[in-house]
Amino acid sequence: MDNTTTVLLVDDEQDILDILRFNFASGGFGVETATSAEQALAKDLSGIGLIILDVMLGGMSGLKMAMLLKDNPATADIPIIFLTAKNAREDIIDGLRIGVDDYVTKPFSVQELLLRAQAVLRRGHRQAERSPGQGGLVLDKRGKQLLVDGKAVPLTRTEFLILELLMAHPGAVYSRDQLLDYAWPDGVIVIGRTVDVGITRLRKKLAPYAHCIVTRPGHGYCYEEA
Amino acid sequence: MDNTTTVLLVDDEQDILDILRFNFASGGFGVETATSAEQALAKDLSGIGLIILDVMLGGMSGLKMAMLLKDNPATADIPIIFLTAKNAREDIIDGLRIGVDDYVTKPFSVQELLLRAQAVLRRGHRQAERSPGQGGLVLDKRGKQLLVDGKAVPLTRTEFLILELLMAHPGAVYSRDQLLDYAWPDGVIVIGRTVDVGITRLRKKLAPYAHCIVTRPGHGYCYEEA
DNA sequence: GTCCAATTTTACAAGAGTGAAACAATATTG
DNA sequence: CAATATTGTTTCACTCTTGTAAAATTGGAC
Repeated sequence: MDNTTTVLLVDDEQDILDILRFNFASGGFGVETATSAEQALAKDLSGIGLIILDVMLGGMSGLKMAMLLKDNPATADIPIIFLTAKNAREDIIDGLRIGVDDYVTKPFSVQELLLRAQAVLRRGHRQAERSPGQGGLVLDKRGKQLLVDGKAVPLTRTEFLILELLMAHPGAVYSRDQLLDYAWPDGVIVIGRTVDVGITRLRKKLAPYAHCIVTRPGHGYCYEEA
Repeated sequence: MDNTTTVLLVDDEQDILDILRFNFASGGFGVETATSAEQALAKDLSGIGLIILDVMLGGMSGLKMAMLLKDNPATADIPIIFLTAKNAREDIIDGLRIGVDDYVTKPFSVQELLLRAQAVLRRGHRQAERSPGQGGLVLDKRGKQLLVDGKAVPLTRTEFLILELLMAHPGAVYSRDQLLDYAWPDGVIVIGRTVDVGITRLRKKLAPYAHCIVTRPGHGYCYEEA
């Protein structure tokens, strides 16, 4: 991808670590590994460009580790991809909430993981380039409202949840199913088109920034900063 | 923010103190630190514009320290932000009760803490600016009453607690559950609609400022300054 | 250009959420 | 103990939100 990004692989299963090491190395990445969160945190992370992190670890959980990294300004910008069990929706949601960049469910295809990794890195570069531009959209989580160029626009519960997820990861595409999982209460069954309507209603409230919610036909929606 | 507000950081973990010192200094604050409540209280606090205070301290607790400060007229006006454990609801409630200005739960993002700090200071300035006008709504915590355009209106216990929480953070939305937690004794089980009635009764007493308690359908209630 | 699939928009009805009033139950006061 | 104040529940009218369906639009393939 670019001049040897170094990826840190954290998983407590040595087998998986070996497979990943081989594939990422073949993919042109520099590779470091750790078998626990503690071991990973003890490393010098300054040269790390991406972390692949198993959520289920002995000792400190991957979630906890991610939280620590995202709270520390020195490491907050290192993208993280979660490896989670297929049905661990809780972990995924918590992860996205604290700022994890993407996730892949086990069992996963290594090829898919590599693609995700490259996508996350591309995304990071785009963001870094336009970091100075302090955009006009701010989600006020405490007030459950949106600040559009400083003007407060109240959001309904559903609208707030959709936008919270989308804005948490600019550039990441979320499928309708993912949005349903996140923004709709458990057990509620609605048809997929319902999400579309929610998006439409949101766009109206985004006023001049409606285009920031981008439709990706066949995939879902994503938020792009102004 | 403005001509070097000095912030006093109180935490018994040197690591956290270092991180905070660095970030607040970068943010343009003057910084002083203390590793215990006793050490903090021994300082000359006259130049301090804001205190960031860990609740869990060896020796005197942060809660106790805050109580002392708020009881002393010389220091009662210094805003305080609590650092509490994620699930320490008790501490948060007690803190708000004695007049703490805001709180952030650990583990916290430093960025969020800085934003909260700036918000608290802004709030203080706004209040200071319009103090001569003596306008509108003032909650008299000592007298457990409300001053509506200077006229005293007695509040019942429940009414006082609801309003105290809402007014502590203008613009923040509190769910019915949060209000129940704060304003109703532990163990008491009441239905959610009870809160609504409490709000209705409060609005009546707010007289011409009823609209300051804003309903956010699906979320809860929040206080907006006049 | 036409066709097709996907998406957007609009309108409407059902349902959930809310405000006010009245009443019952409980606590407080004299 | 009686009188009063406070608080919790219920009810009804009303508003806001939300899911669905149908029509309009878009974008791309051929």
